[in-house]
Amino acid sequence: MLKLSKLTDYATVILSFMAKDSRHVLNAMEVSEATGIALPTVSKLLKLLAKAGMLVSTRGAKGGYALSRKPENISIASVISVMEGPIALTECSISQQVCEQAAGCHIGANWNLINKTVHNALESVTLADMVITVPRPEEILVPVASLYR
Amino acid sequence: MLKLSKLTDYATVILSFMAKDSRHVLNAMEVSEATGIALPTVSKLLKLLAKAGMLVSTRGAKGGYALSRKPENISIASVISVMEGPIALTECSISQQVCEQAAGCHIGANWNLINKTVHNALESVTLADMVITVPRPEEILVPVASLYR
DNA sequence: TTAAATAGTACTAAACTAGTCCCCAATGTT
DNA sequence: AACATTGGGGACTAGTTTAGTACTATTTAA
Repeated sequence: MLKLSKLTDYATVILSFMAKDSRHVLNAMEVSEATGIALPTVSKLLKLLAKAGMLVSTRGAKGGYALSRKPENISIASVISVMEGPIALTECSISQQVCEQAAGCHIGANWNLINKTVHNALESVTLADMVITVPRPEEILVPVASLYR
Repeated sequence: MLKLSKLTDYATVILSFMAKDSRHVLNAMEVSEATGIALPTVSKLLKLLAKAGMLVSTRGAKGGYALSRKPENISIASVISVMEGPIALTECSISQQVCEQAAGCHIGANWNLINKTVHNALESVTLADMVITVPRPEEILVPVASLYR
């Protein structure tokens, strides 16, 4: 289904939440409670995002995390890259190796074009966009955790 | 890295190869030899693609497989859908459930837009496009199997 | 000094993927 | 009619990846 890992999904949820009040410093506990994602998992993700330079962290009591840039300057593509590595649908799009077969596999370059298109689509959406509320039919309140069985 | 499974990649290689001569009926052995993908795997994929209606099969001696439609009418999106299910980056994009959290997760609709964009990108490329040879820098002959480690 | 936080690392269970194999069904060929 | 060829449908296994948790060290406010 061409899907992102759960952790990447969580990361976007967390970052989108933090983008609502991007100046405020939040600790792992607060983020966990607000998003419904288990604390150890939130903690792990926040560390990871901080290490990647997406968040700035403050250690010690009253510490926490805040976005390192404005929400409109953080693209979904960059979030995905941080979590999953470069956006590339196929192996040969990422490696330096040139993919050729005996029969002549010339599709590599085409894959590159496809990847570029997908990348552009993801690059064009930022956290600021994610914060905007778009109404959906039938708003039923379900904790996010329940989605993951 | 937002990647497709190896089998999906193989499927595009196989279908692209078959698209070069879309009328000709090929058996699993021929496809295996031409693509460098192991026979049991090719066989499994051909069965799967036939079952999905992407290929038409002929049983018995002199049997084999051929594309069920013209290459220009088979999109990469449809190939991915057959192999991996609907193209949806996140869980909430695929389920009927509406994803809402206590703090208000309104990003679902935004994900839907992203998915649609990605889907359009993949829908716009067909097998006919994949057959077109685009030159790449440094053409080195490497069997496709070696790409996977 | 103490409590509150993050930093870093290691570990485990579960799920998924890739690949192979086997036997059955269909259809030409001799 | 017998046989060879080829797809059809499962079942199975090893390996890898993912998700989630736990534990210890480090930093800093009060």
